[in-house]
Amino acid sequence: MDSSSNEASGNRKTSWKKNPEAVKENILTIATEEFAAQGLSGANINEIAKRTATSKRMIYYYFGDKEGLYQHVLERVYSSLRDMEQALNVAGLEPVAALRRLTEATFDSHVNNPQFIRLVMIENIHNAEYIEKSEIIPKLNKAIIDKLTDVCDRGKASGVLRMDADPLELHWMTSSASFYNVSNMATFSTSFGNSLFTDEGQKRLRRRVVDMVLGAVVVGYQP
Amino acid sequence: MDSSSNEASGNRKTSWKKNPEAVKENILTIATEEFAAQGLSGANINEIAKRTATSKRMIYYYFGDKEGLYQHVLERVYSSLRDMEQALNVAGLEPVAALRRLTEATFDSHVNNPQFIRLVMIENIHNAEYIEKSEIIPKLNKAIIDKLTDVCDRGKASGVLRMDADPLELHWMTSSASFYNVSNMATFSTSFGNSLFTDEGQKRLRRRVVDMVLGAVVVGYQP
Amino acid sequence: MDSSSNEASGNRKTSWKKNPEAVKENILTIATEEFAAQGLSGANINEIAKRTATSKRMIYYYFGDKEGLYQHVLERVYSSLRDMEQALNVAGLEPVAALRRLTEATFDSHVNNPQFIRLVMIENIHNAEYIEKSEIIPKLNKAIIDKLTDVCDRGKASGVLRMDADPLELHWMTSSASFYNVSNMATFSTSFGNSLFTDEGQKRLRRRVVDMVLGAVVVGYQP
Amino acid sequence: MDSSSNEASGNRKTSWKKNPEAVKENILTIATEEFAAQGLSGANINEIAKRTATSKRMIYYYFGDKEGLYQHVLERVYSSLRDMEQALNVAGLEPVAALRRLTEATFDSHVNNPQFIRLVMIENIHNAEYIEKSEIIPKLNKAIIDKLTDVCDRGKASGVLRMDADPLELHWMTSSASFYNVSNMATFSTSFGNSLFTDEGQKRLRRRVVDMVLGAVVVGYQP
DNA sequence: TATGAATGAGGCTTCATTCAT
DNA sequence: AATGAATGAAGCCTCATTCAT
Repeated sequence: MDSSSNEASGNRKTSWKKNPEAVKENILTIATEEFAAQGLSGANINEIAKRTATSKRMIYYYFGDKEGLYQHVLERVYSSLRDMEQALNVAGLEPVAALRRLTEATFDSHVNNPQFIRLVMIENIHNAEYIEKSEIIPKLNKAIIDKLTDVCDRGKASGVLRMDADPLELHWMTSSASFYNVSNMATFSTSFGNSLFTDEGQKRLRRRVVDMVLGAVVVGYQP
Repeated sequence: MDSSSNEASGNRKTSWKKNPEAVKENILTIATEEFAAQGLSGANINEIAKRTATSKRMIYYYFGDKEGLYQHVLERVYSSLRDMEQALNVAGLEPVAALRRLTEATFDSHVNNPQFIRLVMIENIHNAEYIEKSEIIPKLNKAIIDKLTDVCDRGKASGVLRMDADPLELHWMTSSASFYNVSNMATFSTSFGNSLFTDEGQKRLRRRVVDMVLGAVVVGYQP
Repeated sequence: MDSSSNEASGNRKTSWKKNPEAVKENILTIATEEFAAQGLSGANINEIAKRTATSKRMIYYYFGDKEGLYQHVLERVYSSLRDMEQALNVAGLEPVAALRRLTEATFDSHVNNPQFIRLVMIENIHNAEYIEKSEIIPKLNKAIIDKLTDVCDRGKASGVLRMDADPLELHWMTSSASFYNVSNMATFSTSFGNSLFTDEGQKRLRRRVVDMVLGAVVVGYQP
Repeated sequence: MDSSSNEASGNRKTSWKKNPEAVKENILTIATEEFAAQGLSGANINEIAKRTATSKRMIYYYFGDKEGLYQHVLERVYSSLRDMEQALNVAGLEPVAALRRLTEATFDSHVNNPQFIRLVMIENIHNAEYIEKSEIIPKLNKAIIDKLTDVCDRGKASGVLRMDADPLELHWMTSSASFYNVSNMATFSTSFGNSLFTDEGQKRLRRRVVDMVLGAVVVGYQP
């Protein structure tokens, strides 16, 4: 009718309507992209709606408001990453191998989930206000600590790990390197070149991270 | 930090008129706080202006637009941190002591400059678009690498550092831990408690970071 | 002209809600007046909105921005004038009578559509930038040339028109006089008095224009 | 000092200061370009000042305000065109040759002064408000009418011109074609192609205009 | 005669959200 | 369960103009 106007569009994409879960998923997928790309204030409900297979009204219908949508996005992305961590089976490995495997898996999963990283950065900009409000996110974090506790206990018992090895600190060490690797890639490579972010550079960095972590807790560790 | 005003920065619309440098400094001080707190899209020019000793109009007069102001804020905060790094004198120290000192200084300076951290996070959300545009930021980054190069060269020559020690990787290792410690404090402590962020916890973490970094490059390092 | 409102267009914020076409028409009617009166930069969106039966927000909803609104205004006014031209039936007239009729009709329609004239002037100030962007305006201009081509062909065939009579030049001759008569009335009458713009003066001018045009292409024309 | 800001510039171009007339001329030259290009509301005092060899303050010093500057621009451009007309000497020519010469000269002078044309268009958009205020413009317009009156008188006396030939109408006929040729070139060529505005097309049009004008008043005129 | 700094009003536009159906 | 139309508040920015020196 009036092709040049911006807001008054009209035609919906496909018609897989009448499937609430699919509609919600579709909204969340788009919203995840937009919030990860632009942040909470930077993302635009109109833009999200436009890219969606449904309408703006449905966003409000299902998620209440922009903040509600953001919170759902956050919870969904946290869940899926924690699921991934939970799938990691290290109970059968001896402590040092287990630690190595957990560290490498963390490094890799961060590299493979830049949207998660960006959303966590954004959430930190907001002082974790929204995950504090969440009722499901706190429940997700025990698994990884439990795993590390088991590894530490076994390692200390067998004498391969130093007695001051601490599960939480280990998680922090692993996470800091893995997170920063993705979160600060843009500014780091702008400042210092991208040599650490080539395939080769990333391989070296990954090895370094493992060495750092193991070196910090394994008795007599030699790279 | 707030060196340009001889009175507390809180007093409204008084004194210092007809002093362009002071006006600009005042604007930049407030804008730094707002951008660090709210991000680029989240910050509000009206709010910044209101907290300023001058008017909204002057922000545009001196900085052109919101993005221009943000870029100046970024440049100012990068400069002041790099100045701090440059002031660190480690040329006289033996390599391992020098590395320890650099690592501790980096850890501390990040803890003491949360605004810088937040602005760098925000800049990464924007894919480093604004520091890429900057003409002064790229010039600021050589100093720290030069220092680490000198330390590495001396350490390898004397045999205390491993031959694969690399200045850029060292900077990355130091930065990743120090940055993450501040940038992700909110989400990390929400997820895992704040035990690492008490005074005591920070002391332990600081020691761990030094051990990690030195362990990675010092021959036969024992914590 | 103002066919869409069933009540006088002056009444504020009443009736016709939930009637998009009427809302758009109402906006376009007011906007046409304002742009014709003040030009593109001189017109004021607030002012337009205020005179409208709807709100400023709806202008942006339907037309995107000020330039979008201006372009729609331009297209609407071009369309309505070309419609008028198309309604003129001269196919049955012998060539000289047809030419006379077309010239008189052009002269009259320009006199009766000062808004169109002003908008075309404004568009020329903008170097026709907006009609170049338009997808519908270029399509509107064939009709008048087709008519003149038919008249010329028949006139040359019967020997009443000179062999160098050219449809495009004829259109230009007719238009130049008719357009200038309205477009430059203000400066011309300020400079030389308004004797040509009284009813009597306009009658004389209209006759002169017909004589000029016919004199230029009719063989042995005598006024 | 602060290279990225828009308004806070600083360096003036050349230093031929202390010459009021030159400064005024310089301002008027630039202002003429800007007003002709953008119109009264579209032109920007900041922009004019920036392109000037002097400062914004001087514009206000010499011309009072934006409207004052516009009025001076208008007067200057009218004067210079009327000077040109006055320089045309046709007193010695026989009436038909004189008319031909005046028509051709008008056509040419319009083609060569597009800025004048644009300013007159703009002034008509403003309903000639500013030339009405002017005290010098009305005085400039007698010359051309006087010349045409002389030609008409002589022509009627010798019988070569029709008794209804009228100086004012002749001026109008000449002007309308000459003015429109320049003023509406943009929209006309967008609508109908630029064939009339090539060198060849303009030559044909110029001849046509002469034929139209002479045909309207010369007894038994044959092109 | 000249200038950089300063100003307030108001311009255009966008946003998240709600209404009526 | 779904939609196009509508909204008010507020956002960013620009303008012509004046001040202080």
